[in-house]
Amino acid sequence: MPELPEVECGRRQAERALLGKHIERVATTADAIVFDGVTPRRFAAALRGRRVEAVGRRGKHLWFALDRRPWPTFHYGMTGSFQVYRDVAERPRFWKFELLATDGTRLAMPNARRLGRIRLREDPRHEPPISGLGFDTLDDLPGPAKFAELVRRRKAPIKAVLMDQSFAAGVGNWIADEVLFQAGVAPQRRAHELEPEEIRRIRTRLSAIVRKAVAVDADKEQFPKSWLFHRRWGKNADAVTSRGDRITHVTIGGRTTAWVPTIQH
DNA sequence: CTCAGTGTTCAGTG
DNA sequence: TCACTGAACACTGA
Repeated sequence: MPELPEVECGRRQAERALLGKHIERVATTADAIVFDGVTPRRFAAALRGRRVEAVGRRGKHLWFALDRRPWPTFHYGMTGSFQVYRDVAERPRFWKFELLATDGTRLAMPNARRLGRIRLREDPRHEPPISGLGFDTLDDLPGPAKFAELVRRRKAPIKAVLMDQSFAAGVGNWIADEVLFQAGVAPQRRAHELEPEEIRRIRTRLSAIVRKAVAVDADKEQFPKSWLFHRRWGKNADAVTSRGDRITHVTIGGRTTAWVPTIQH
């Protein structure tokens, strides 16, 4: 379930596991879809023997900064993650690669539904697809004036705009819905028609929700009880918020959208 | 057996 | 050309 908070936690997890260490061995599985533009063999060769100097993230993309280029980049898709362990018996199902660091730490990336991507890039930040992303929602959220200007340039439903990675990198389906719920703005409203005050609320909630989710290590159990998140799943007709308001499901921007008409206008 | 799905891309439309 | 929309992608789990 990777949106920005899960991906940022994956970044921290990878740094904790690998920072300053050398990669001794790389095991891979054959997957010409997830390994995109690179063979598993070339991927392994690029990582073997290298030292991990940092783990970077922008939006939902991750990369390892190594002591030699090219660098690997990772996107989880709908089902990816990093798993860290020491015993090879714990290698996860659907793994695409497994790194063994010199101290015995192992890191694997499983990807059951194969919508994730693994690539090699000389300079990830400045090459597609990462170069085409908008501002990072955690690290580079624009100030209120700039944010409002960016929103007013767009005519699509605000929900679709929030999920557009060339606008706000890292926002996915549930974060977009949560932001609009807490900001009191209906998801189908056109971005360029929003009031300045509504845009200001959207920006504030966007920042707060992403920060909170990262602060609790993307552990859903620890998300505040008042969040729509806990009650949005499954399209049962009698779903209500923690305050008893009816939750409605519609499709916007091609995604299932949960919203509360009595609160969002 | 059917279908939804926390993501991205690309063809088609206006 | 731009902005936007909807289908396709792959495959698990409910």
